[in-house]
Amino acid sequence: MVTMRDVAVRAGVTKQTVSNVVRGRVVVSEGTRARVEAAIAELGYTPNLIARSLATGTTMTVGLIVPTVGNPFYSEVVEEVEAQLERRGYHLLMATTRGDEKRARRHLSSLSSRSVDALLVADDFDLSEDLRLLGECGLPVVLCAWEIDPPDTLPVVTIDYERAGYLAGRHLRDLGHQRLLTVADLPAHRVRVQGVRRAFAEDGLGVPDTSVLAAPGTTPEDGYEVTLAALRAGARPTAVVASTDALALGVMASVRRYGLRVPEDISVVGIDDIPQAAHAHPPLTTVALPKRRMAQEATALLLRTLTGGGPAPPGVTLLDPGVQVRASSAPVR
Amino acid sequence: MVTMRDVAVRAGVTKQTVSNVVRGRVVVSEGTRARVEAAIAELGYTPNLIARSLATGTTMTVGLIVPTVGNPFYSEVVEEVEAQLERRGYHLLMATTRGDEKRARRHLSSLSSRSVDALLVADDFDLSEDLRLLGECGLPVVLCAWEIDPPDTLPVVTIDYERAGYLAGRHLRDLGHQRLLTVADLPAHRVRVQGVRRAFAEDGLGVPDTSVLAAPGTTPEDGYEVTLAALRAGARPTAVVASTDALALGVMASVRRYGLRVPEDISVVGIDDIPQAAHAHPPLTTVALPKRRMAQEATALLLRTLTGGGPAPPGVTLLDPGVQVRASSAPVR
DNA sequence: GTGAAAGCGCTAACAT
DNA sequence: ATGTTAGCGCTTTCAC
Repeated sequence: MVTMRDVAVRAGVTKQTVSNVVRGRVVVSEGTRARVEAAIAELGYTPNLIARSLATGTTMTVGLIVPTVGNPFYSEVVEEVEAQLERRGYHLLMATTRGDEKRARRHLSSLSSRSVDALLVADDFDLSEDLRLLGECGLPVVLCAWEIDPPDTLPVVTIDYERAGYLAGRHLRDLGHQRLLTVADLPAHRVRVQGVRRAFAEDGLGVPDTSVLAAPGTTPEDGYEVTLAALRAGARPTAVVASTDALALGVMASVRRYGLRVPEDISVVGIDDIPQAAHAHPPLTTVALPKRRMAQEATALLLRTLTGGGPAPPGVTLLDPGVQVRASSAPVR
Repeated sequence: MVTMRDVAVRAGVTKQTVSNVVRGRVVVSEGTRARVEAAIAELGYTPNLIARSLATGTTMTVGLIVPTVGNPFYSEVVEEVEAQLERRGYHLLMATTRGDEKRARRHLSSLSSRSVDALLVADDFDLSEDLRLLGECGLPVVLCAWEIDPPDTLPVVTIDYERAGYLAGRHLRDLGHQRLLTVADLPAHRVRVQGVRRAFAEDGLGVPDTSVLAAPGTTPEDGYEVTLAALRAGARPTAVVASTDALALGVMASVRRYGLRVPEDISVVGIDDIPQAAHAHPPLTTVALPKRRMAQEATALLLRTLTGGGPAPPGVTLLDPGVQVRASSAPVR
């Protein structure tokens, strides 16, 4: 392995001068710079990032914790975070929790051992035990995609999920729907359902608990099974809100399977706006969650801290979702 | 920051003893071990991974280069790689190329500067210039998802994409189809098209160049636009092979849009078997690419090298795709 | 079983 | 503008 020493010897200077040339932060005379650069090229020297990290105390790496990447919501978040980090020359160390709090904690503590300069957590699990640890090691942390009550000691950039539910409900109310079915991954998406209820409550309408179906997960199959069972059991909604687009896709399939049409017989609305929502049949009306913007702002916050902007203030930044009207919803008949 | 020194002082031993306790690789007497562990707990000590890396020359981190994660194929690959790495206690440093060779090269050289122990490259770009660099720095590298001619100096775990195309063609031939349209992201998926042609050629049938449509990209829209234009221009295929499922989804939409039915009028076959293929309407017949297995084997190869198994031998491991018959393909009428 | 010494490759502060 | 000195926090080798 060729080190800075080798280059220095070859160029007839000291390590320090080589360092100065490499980093370009200090003025070096034209002649020496040329000699050093020649030596670097001839020897094929590349600086050892680990050694630099140990000396500077900075790794130029940001840790990202997500539940999974096999889900369009999070894969877009990851993509956006990576893009933002790359622009500033940072690397991305990624870890997935797969819904397992133990794994999440393991990653938290392992990443906080100086191997990353900052941490972005895009998964809402109970952090209360870990907050002390995080606070102590002084690692900048930003939370995002936080749906349940986030800790108020950390900066959080997330989406107004309650409002997403509200907008879904509002849209259907505007179309005149009264008999609603809600399919949700509970308890994770509890606040989305709350939002839906608020929209209906505004018009004096209730959504009985029996009309809120808990899906076992968040795949199209889950939406399909749960909805088909409800329809077969005699449910007669004019509209369905699903707490995610993936569920909504399954809901649409089950409606069709049951022999009804979307949206003529039953309107279906999702939440998220994943790429495939636009290509569904019919194209899915949904409440778009601004995930890329969320990822962008969260990363910006983190980066600002790292580039001397001082610690990010704790507190929640709530981004607004917006209805994306497509063909799966129509006025009630 | 609490260091090993602090713990040593507190426990009345030397750094070395603390190190021995932490790593558990050397026998330490019961008494001292207890004292050291107590000191660690009281002080809240966590070892500095960077310092350890500098001393050992190993980072317990593997670099992964992929084109993107916003594509089900690669997001599954990433997921699988991450899962395998985590099982062995390795971290994942991920970088995306977004189809840009320059960016790919930048990542290659940046990651090879001792910040990762090994590199997994899941994107087929021209590596010829970089091979020397990679060889010199002695970083174990494994290639996967390599569709165009891989360098023969490195180990490669990939899928037989030509055979995938062949199987798609074979399936349609078995159903009696003769007038075929092929929609492909060219030149990237050239070998898939070759495979399709081979299947038809086996039966003495040719696929004219005019029946091979180059999609500008790989999204459903791309498939939609290209196919609709062809249909409107008078193309009358009884079957379409798309080089990816995403394209196939668009193809199906365009067929429907044109007023024809899938599969009654036109059969549609994709390649990949992404999760949504099964939920398409109709469910998409496709050639399943064993991406998880690919990711698993590539990671296993890398890890074996890292855990003292000696360097992985160069050469290509080709995994077999398999037809997944669903409702989008039917016998020709 | 434990300690002392040396060094991983680099950067930062100061001296020249 | 360049050289000197002193670490960063850990592991490794070799004494004891």
